[in-house]
Amino acid sequence: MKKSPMSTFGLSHSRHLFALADGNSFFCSCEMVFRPELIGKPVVVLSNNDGCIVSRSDEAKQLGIPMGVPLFQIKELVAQKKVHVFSSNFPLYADMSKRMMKVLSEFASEMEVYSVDECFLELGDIPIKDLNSYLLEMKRVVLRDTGIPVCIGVGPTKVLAKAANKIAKQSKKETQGIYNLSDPAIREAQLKKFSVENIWGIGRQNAKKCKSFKIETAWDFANANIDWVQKNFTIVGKKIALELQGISCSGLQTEIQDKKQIISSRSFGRPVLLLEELRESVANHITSAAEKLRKQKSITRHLTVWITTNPLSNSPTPFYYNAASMELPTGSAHTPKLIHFAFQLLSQIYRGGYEYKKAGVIFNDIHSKSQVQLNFFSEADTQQEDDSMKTVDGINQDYGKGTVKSAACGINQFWKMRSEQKSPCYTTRWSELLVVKN
DNA sequence: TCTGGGGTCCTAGGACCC
DNA sequence: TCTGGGGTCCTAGGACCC
Repeated sequence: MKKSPMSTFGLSHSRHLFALADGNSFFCSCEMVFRPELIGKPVVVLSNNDGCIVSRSDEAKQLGIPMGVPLFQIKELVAQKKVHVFSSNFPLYADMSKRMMKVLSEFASEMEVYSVDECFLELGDIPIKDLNSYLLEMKRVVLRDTGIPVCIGVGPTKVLAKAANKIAKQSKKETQGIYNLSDPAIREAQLKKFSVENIWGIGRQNAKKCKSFKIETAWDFANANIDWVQKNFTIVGKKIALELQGISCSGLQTEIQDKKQIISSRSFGRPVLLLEELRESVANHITSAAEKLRKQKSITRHLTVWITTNPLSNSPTPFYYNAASMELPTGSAHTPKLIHFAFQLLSQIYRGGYEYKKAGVIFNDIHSKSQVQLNFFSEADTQQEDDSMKTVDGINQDYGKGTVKSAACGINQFWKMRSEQKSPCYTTRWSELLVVKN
């Protein structure tokens, strides 16, 4: 049997110690695993529709490319500095994420997958004297087994582990990509240098508010009067302040929670004017949202459809946004039924003569199917709907997404988003596997 | 020409009930 | 008819996260 990393280092008594591990420039790193010649070069990954920069390699950061900037604004820099640009390839990133999480999970008794590129780990059972070498070993094995470089921050609370991770990442050379804020003296020194806007959970608005009260650093925030903090920053702010003091207010969430809301929306690759095209797009959004709904064995009782033209103020066309919602007569996860209602909502808000930029659907009031009281008369129908959806989901799983779908989804999909520099799905499509040449 | 998409949690305020 | 307080539930909006 394979010896797990945990048994190598042995187990000890229980105390809480959180680690936050995350992939460096995750999307870029995923691309570079399959294009190793790009390591050390400026690389960026774009958002859907090739709009904004959503991931940057260190070299791209050093060129001063900010996070979230629209590509067209830095086109010259990209050309001049030979920045390598990728469209986003989410199937690839999701698969690489799964691999990274699998490796990391073997280093901890418990894990919370927090986002596609980061997870919290419980390291309370690792002997303190071994911790540093343990973390370095984690990094080494993740890199060896997945090709993804990670940084790891450690602390007695999740907020401190997050902060430690940030410190590790900001000075990878000095820290070797790992940092520990468990020691109170080190913590005080670091938090006094840690700007309040970098605290996990303090966003732009609250950072501004802090500064208006002369709270500049994480240390200031941690030591402000706790009742005053609650009054001004709600219970959320109070928990953050306590966690900065080393008092843990939230543990690991190890179970994957069912979604309470499911959204599907996307910008169009070109302006869309016709109701027909909006209907196609809405049908596609319903299809993918309903797939997610069925995957967690839930139904929705509340449906929203919205459409918008370009909201940016420099857009040459007039602005129009509208949304319509309805409570469904019975909870449902049946794609054709949901499409039917979505079309009703869409016709309520559609106005001709606008250049639409984006459409989306939202499911709210989501419940587990097993909890739902079936309407006595519709029980037979519901069973039939269930069966037909099961067949569709099964085929799409075996033969690829979109093999079977409603005719309302359209064939041509001219409105589809741009994705001009997409890398192949190296790990999730047989046809796009890398071929090794001898 | 060109500016992402998908979530969570908290609070305030209104409606309604006793 | 008017007065009062308190509780719950729902929704919209804001703030945050990645």
